[in-house]
Formats: sequence, C-alpha cells, structure tokens
Amino acid sequence: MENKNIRVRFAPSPTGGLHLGGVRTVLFNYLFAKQHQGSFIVRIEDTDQTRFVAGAEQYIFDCLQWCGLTPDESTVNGGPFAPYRQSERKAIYKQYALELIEKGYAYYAFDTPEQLEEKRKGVPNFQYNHQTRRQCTNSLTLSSEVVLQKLANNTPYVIRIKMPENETVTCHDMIRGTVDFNTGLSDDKALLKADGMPTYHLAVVVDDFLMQITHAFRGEEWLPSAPIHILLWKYLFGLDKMPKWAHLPLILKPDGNGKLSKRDGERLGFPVFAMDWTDPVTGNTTTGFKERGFLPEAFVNMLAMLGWNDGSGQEIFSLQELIEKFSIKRIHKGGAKFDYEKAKWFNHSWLQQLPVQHYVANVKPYFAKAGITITNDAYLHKVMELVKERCQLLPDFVEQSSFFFQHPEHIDTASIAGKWNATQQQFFVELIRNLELATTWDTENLEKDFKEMAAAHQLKPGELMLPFRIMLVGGKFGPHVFDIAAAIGKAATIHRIKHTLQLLQ
RNA sequence: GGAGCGUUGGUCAAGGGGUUAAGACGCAUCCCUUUCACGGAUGAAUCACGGGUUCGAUUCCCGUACGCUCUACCA
Repeated sequence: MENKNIRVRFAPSPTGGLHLGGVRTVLFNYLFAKQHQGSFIVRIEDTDQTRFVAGAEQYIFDCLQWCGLTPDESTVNGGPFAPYRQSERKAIYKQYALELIEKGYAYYAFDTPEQLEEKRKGVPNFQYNHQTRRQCTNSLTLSSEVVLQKLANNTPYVIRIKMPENETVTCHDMIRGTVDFNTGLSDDKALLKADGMPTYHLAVVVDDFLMQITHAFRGEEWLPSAPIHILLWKYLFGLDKMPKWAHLPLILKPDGNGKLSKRDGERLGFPVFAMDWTDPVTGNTTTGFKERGFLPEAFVNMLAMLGWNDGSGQEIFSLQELIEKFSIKRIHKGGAKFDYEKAKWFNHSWLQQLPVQHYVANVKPYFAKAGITITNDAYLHKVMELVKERCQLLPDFVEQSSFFFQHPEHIDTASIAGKWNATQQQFFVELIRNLELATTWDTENLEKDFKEMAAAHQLKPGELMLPFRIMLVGGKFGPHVFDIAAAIGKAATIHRIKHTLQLLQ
C-alpha cells in the first residue's frame, strides 16, 4: 500500500464506558496507522447534546493511555485540524448542508418529531423516504415563499438528504469486497438537526474530508448506512477523495447471539469496558479490565486476536509485533464470540513472560486493599516469582501469596487430622527443636534436614509434607514447601508449626 | 416486514478442489510434581442444509435455513 500520509481516526461518542469493541476499533486503526507511519486521530463525536455525559471524554483518553494507544492528534494534544470536538465545529457543518440543498441533494423538512411520531404510529414502519416525502412538510412540498417565511420566522427545521429513487451505490470495503446498495431503500436521513448540530451522517463525511482521513475503520453496524455517506462524498467532495472503508466484524456475546453488551458482562461476571466506569448520574460503577487485574499488554493482545490472526498460529504478540504483522486482508468477516476464559489465558501468558518488575506496581494496590503492607520490595519480587505461574489476574497474587506476609488466617486442620498420629506429633515437636538450632536457612538444607529426620523417625516424607504445608500456608496450595519456609524465615516457620500443633490437640 | 452482512469442533481459528481438516482456549485422562500451579502426553469434539459444476467438493456456483446488524432530529 502506497503510504503517503495515511490518516485514520477513531470517532467515539462520549456517552459512557469504553466498550471492548471500541478499543479493538482503536487498535486496528492504530496498528494500521503505525505500520504505515501514518497518523492516528481521535475525534470526539459529541453532536447529540441530549446524551452528554460528564467525564466520558476524559475517560476515553484514560483508557487509550492505559492501553498504550496514543493518538497523534486529538482534543487532548491538538493538531493541525483542530478543533477535534464536533460540538466546537458546529458552524462548519451547516454550510455543507446548505450546499447540498443548493445542489438539489437535500431539502428543508419542517415536520416536528411529534408529527413523525404520529406517522410512525399510524403507518407500520413509516420511513421518511422518496415515497413519503411528498406527504410531509418540507421544501419539496411547500412553495418557496412559504419555506422562506418559515425560515424567517425561525421555524425549527431539519435538513434531510434527498435519496435518489433508484440508483446503485457501491461500497468497496477492504474487508468485505464490493457491496451494492439500492438508494431507494434508504430513507431521507436527517443531516442537520433542529438545534443546528449535524447528525453523524453529515459530520463523519465533512470531518473525514476536512481532516484528510484516508482509511475509515468502523463497526459492521455502520455498513447499512454506508450508501448515505458515499452519496454525501459524491455530492460534496468527490469520490476520489473518499477514504477507503473497512467495516469490522462485531464482538458477540459468549452465549446466545448478538452484540456483546455491558449487560452481558454483568450477567456473566466479566468486564466489558476497558476501565472502571462510574456513571455520573446513578453513581453505579461498571468494572473494567484494568481494575479486574488485566495487564494492558494482554488486553490489547487478546483484542487483536478477536477477528484477526497472522496465519502462523502465533497468539502472543506485543504491540510492536502487531504493528509489524497486522494486515487488513486477514481480518475476518464474521463476528467473534467473546471468551473470557481465553482472555484470562492471555493475561496469564503475559504474566509469565513479562519480568515481575514490569507489573509489581500494579499488584501492590491489591495487597494494600487486602490489608497487607509491603515493607520490603525485594521480598515481594521474590514471592511474586515464586507464585506467578498460578496467577491469571493481578489480584490472584494476593490470594496466592498472602501467607508469605502474614500468618494464615485459617488453617485447614481437617486435612491433617484424619491421618494424624503420635509419631507425627513427635516428629514436629522435634523439628521445632532442630529448626531452632539451625544455623543455615535455605531451601536445600531445610529439605535435607527434614528428610533425614523423617527417616530417623521411620516416617515417609509423604506423610509429613502435607501437614507441614498446611501449617505454613493454611491450605493445600502454594509453591514448594521448603521454598516457603526459607522465605518466611525461622521465627515464622517455628511459630506456625507450634500454632498448628496446638490446634491439633 | 425490508435491506445488508455472515456461517470450519463448546469458543477463537488455519486451510482451501484430492489433507489423518493445523493450532489455541476450555474439558477429560495420564505423566511430572510427596499440595496447587506450570510443563509434557493422549483423547472426545468440526466443515449449517440441499442442489449443481467436477473424476473428486469443506473449498467454486445457485438456492434454503439459521444468526446478526441496520431500518431515530443516537452514534
């Protein structure tokens, strides 16, 4: 692909949490731009004033930052085509709408929302289109004097596109190939609303042109309205200037069918948003992948594999690798069901391959939340190395290693009691004595001495290891038991043995 | 209802006229490990259906079914 000034954009509507699918759209935009040394732009599509949500815009940028998908131009860092917030560009759109009217491709419509509501109630499936516009109140049915008068009186109006009755519009989609539409089947979409704001249809086209967007990625849900956008391009700027389209497959709910929604996450117990989102009105918080304990590397990797792969079978990719290997030709056409188990697997893989220093800072807060104070970072590193392979999510570190920092809250004595006998009791009493005298304190010597003692008591290590483990960690889990003893130290080891011995009596 | 898009194991998916139809997640069994996990091995499980074209279709064509998306002065 000849890459002269590749420019792509992500154009979110700041109305709430940033959905998985949205992040994937960002990712594909980003990968494509970076691969071609192009620019990735974030344009805020806040043309619906009734849906304004405080904080939503900032939240989107927080999510992008967490993912490491930094925009080259945006409302945050500006750029040569500022402003990047459509509400601040309001004045721009009207002239294009008027241009359309002049050219005969659009018209004023004075029907009120209430009147249209009525029509929809009366006529099943009422559409404002080439068949019905003659029965409506607009500049096509009204005399120009009346129209002028209405405009002069500030009568609210909307500007609608006048869809051709029977033309074929072809969309050349980079993922789907050629898709044909008959213009007579689309209705006369509003382009400019009564409040003077453009609708999405006008705004995307105008801004994509003005911002010199070369490739436009968006969800498949936009495909049916592509003919409107293409027509607008043809009428306003010329098809040769139009960006190349790519309609991305949808991310589906794991069970049943349909687009994955925030509701599905709540219902099935997994995040759907990138980061925690708190609705400013209700105060309700919806968990994000970040707070749930995902690493951004894993989150991004997992998203990339939902609808794309490089054909080699490789599944773990760094962002840099994705930039190098990404290709539009290998994006799927069909939607993909989201699989939370697999998502966790990605995180587990990243936890293993990244050095723990890379994410200690991310797990510390979880310890704090659990009331465990970390005083020694070197010790924390060591412990994390010991337990990381049994962690899928960041909070798992707490669950898997709290006994390294504090006495276990509960000792599973039931698992010992069944086969407990006087010889074993005797063994541990003596073990305490030996441990107290120990001059070296490391895994190897601890294990060696333990086994020699067992032999002396004519006991098999197997009868003793599990009780010992339970004394130290509280349950049947955790790393090599002598590693644990070595790590927690002499005093704690002896104390925990004594404690359990007491419980057993 | 209409239009558009889609359909390889439970899920993500490779492949693409002739293959034992890769691989991964998950699941099961086993090995390793005197715990759990990691790792290793093995296994169950797939080309939506019907017609063509062809010596031969999972692959190409046409239908059908099913699913999804859209059908707002929301994006």
